[in-house]
Amino acid sequence: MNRDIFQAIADPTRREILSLIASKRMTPNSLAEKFPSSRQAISKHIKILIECDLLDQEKVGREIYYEFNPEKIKEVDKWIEQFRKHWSDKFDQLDKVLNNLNKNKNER
Amino acid sequence: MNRDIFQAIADPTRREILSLIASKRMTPNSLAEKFPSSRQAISKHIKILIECDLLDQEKVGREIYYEFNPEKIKEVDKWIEQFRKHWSDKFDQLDKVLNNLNKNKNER
DNA sequence: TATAAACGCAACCACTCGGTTTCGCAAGTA
DNA sequence: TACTTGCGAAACCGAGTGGTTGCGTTTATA
Repeated sequence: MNRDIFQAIADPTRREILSLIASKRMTPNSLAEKFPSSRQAISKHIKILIECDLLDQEKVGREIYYEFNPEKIKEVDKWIEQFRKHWSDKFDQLDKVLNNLNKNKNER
Repeated sequence: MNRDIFQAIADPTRREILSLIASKRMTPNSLAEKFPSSRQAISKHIKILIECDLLDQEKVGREIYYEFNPEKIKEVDKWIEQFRKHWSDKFDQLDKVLNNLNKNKNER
């Protein structure tokens, strides 16, 4: 299934799972220990993250290690890009205000 | 209500609304014209965006202009920050590979 | 070989979500 | 004043979400 990555990171549990796995690859059981809900519930979250390529998996014996795939999360960063302009705009405005303040100070 | 900003941008219509308003402040009616759904549906989306401070409103007569608030979207950028490390890691690895390729070429 | 562990999958359920229709209210306008 | 316009709020509805329990399969272990 082709999932929406924004919908995938909408859930706070899934965001935490991503953070945990990004710092160190983990199995579903070791992940589930960190959360109040059941292993199956965590597995469902993992499945969603897999479905939009935010995670890769590697089977080792009867365990499955999930690891973070940094490529896909870039899409979010890319979307944010269009708004960065507004941040710098605000900075520019602040710059002007500060410059004027200094100007006035010097003129006084 | 204190909404989750990630849940707010999970919906593709809301993301489009944000993009539109970021480029130019708009009224609910002018926004709704851009979408297949009704004005009330759009108003619901706007309400959610307002509830997590992604939009500000200004009433002018009987019209309400919504405008983009750049501050709040930074929270998403902040969350992404923890993963940027992985992108540069990948670049470092690529660098090593390329360096080795060049080394081998030179030694040949 | 019998048992335990690690896991995915399916069925079920209460709740949320995104949409519509209907309504009421305030602000312009004839 | 009567009518239209722009809007939010409420009620309702089908679809989706996040959780649980139960089950089957594969792999390790006694």
